[in-house]
Amino acid sequence: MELHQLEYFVAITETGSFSRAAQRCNVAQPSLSQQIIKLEHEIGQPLFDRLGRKVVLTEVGKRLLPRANVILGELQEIKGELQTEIQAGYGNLRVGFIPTIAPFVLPLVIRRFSQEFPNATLEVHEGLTEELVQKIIDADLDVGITSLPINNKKIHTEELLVEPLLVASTQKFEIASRAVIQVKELDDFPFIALSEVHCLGEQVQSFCYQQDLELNIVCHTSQLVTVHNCIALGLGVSLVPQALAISDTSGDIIYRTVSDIAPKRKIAAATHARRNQSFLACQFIEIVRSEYPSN
Amino acid sequence: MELHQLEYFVAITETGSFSRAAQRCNVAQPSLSQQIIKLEHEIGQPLFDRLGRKVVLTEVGKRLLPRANVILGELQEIKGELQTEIQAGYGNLRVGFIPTIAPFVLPLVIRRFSQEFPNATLEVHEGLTEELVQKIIDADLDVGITSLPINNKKIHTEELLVEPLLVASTQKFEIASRAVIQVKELDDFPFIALSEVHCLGEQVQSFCYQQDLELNIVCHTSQLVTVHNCIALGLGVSLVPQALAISDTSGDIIYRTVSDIAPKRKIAAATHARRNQSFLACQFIEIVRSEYPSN
DNA sequence: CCTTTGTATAGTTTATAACTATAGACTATA
DNA sequence: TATAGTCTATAGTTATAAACTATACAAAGG
Repeated sequence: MELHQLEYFVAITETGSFSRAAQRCNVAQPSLSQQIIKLEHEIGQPLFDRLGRKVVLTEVGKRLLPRANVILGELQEIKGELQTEIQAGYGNLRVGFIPTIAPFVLPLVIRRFSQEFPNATLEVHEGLTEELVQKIIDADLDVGITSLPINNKKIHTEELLVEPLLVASTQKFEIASRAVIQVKELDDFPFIALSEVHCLGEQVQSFCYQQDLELNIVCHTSQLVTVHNCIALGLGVSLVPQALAISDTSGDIIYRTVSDIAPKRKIAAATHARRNQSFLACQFIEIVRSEYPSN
Repeated sequence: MELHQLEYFVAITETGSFSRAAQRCNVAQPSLSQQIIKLEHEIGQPLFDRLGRKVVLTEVGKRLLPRANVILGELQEIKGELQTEIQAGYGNLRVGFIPTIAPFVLPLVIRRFSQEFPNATLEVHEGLTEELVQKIIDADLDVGITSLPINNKKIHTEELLVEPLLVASTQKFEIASRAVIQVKELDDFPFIALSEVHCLGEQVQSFCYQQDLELNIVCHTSQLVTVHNCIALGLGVSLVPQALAISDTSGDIIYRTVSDIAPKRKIAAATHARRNQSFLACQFIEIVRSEYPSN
């Protein structure tokens, strides 16, 4: 049984004749006759009584007709719906953020995305870069918001923005009041370090290594919020993402840029290199780009 | 879009691979790939992300899958249902009886048919032979129960039985008490004639003509029940169908067979010569044959 | 690095659905 | 009752599309 056979069948019932049905279907009449015969053979019973002047449905034909209409109607719907649903933002999107981005960006993005795509469902994960990468490769995640670099051929990255890392300190340390801060000055103060399991921690570490800084690390912590709280208590200074600075409205901590060689991290959307990006995924990435806190 | 494309599509989702799906569908893998590509072109978007080790549905694919399953499932059902519904006696049957048969046969037949085919709907018409014939030709009626002959090439007739016509009389006329009744004796008594619009009236008339009888007709009536009532009142005698005699339980009227040359009528099922007889129609005809009142 | 697994592509063959032409059956009108 | 007109079915052919084989190319795993 094939769909064009059902189309022919319905056309005959609607036109009341093989010939007229053939015209409507843009085929020759014999083609149509043969397809109906095939259909009748497959069903095992005739569908029409050919009476010359008119054709009449048999009992089997009568019972097939509404069903054929349903099938064809559904198929017609499906084609349209698939397009419109996608454009109307139906669908599911699975996204992930790394822990040093999530707190400042995730809430803003979710809010905006839910407003713009109320028909979509959004699954949000938080995990370290390598965890997100593995999920993306396994197709368990559609988009990961993380920082560069990602050295994996299976991952496609789209850079969204460059985020400066700011010196964070309380007034207790004089670095907070200097007009200009140079890289070399950072090792003059106790430093609150983020664990290298985070790419941010790793990036700060390698930045300092490149600049020949030997930091005076007084604390290693595995959460950025702990770093923040330590700074606020005056235990030391650190390099933190600008997004954290922007979202910090307490006023206890002073954030300053490094003048000469600014530490920074590149924020990117990571997707599977070989999967097609869905409409929602593209839209989501643009929302992250525009909602990401920056001055 | 064609059904085998949807079958391939579903097979891929279930096996997780083009190759395995091809095996299941008993086609070569390239054939299947090409059909999926065609389907994707028609929909305008890819359905799968081919990741090498595994294939993953795209958002469009995810939304197509349940619909494809519905379509294929429905189609599978339809094939089965068409067969079983017919065999389970679903359907509609439009039947007709002529007025000189209907009163004695129709009730019995309807009762039996309804019992045997509770899933069927039965439309019953009553009309003169020519009316039934016309409806059958127009495919407005499936089966007509009437008497032969029917001279119409478009009508197929199946003889069911030969019904004797009996002499009906009250004791008032001595014909009722004779041991043997001969044709020639009929014109000795007043005769209640049925109108020739009925084939029965016509048949009696032509029977008498052939036997060189000149009936002493005292009454022409257009309903068989009127004939019956006239006889019961002793107004005359008549030739009536055996079915009437059997159903007459009053005992007022004596029914006798004609010994030498028995008048009779052939009861037949008339159907369209070129239409296929439905299962229900065949069953109905057999029920008429077996339920028709006879000694 | 090589083998294995998997999909896509190219080229060919087969199968099927299209076509043309015409037969055969019926309707309607002269 | 002829006869033209209107159907569907059949026969034979062509064209299309779906199948196949062989192979290229990419990725994963030992």
